[in-house]
Amino acid sequence: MKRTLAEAELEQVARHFRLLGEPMRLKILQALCGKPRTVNEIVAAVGATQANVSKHLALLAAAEILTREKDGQCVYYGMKDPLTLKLCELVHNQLAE
Amino acid sequence: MKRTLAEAELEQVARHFRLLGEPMRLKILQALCGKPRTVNEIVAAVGATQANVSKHLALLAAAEILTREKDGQCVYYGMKDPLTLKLCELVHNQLAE
DNA sequence: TTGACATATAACTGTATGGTTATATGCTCA
DNA sequence: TGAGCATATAACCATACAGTTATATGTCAA
Repeated sequence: MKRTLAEAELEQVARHFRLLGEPMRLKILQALCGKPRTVNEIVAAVGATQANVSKHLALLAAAEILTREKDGQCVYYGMKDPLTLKLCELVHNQLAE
Repeated sequence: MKRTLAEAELEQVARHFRLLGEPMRLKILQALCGKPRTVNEIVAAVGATQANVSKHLALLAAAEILTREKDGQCVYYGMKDPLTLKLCELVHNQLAE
């Protein structure tokens, strides 16, 4: 880090990391690696409750980690930023050592 | 991510992120950017309880994010891996956009 | 030894949040 | 308009854990 971050910035960075600190959310992100998917598709992919997935998606979208696009009665969620995936890769590679 | 991670791997990655998802721990990491420091120095730097800091340090060291080296009655903690700082920078830069 | 200091740990509390079930909202089509 | 599907939300419970206070452990110096 180039300079010392203020409390508010630390809080923000921490919140971002905390969002990535949940296996189910990582699973959801994994499911969205390739292309955007509907909630139902994601539910099927990760094997969790619809309500549970929906809550996680809302959090991830609110943090702008995911995009949210409505199409008819379906809602498509997709990766907003490749950085997130990069972060996961980095951590995983390090842990693999 | 190149391939789908197994449950256990997701759990591991998530645990790592979760450790970074706490402002106080980020503050501690910041204090250790430059060089290793003793617990007391860190306590002074972050302005928290000694007991609290000690607990966080133990967690970070157990996860091999920090090194721990005893010298007399002092214990020096230091950044083990530059990757962690890189992660924080990346997230912070993205949020700054 | 004893006293002073540095660090760790135990026990406890409060709070945040992940997961669940049930229900609400909203769209599409017959 | 009403049935059926997709998604979101509310209410609740249980657990994890950050922070606190108090105490234990361990090391040095006189």
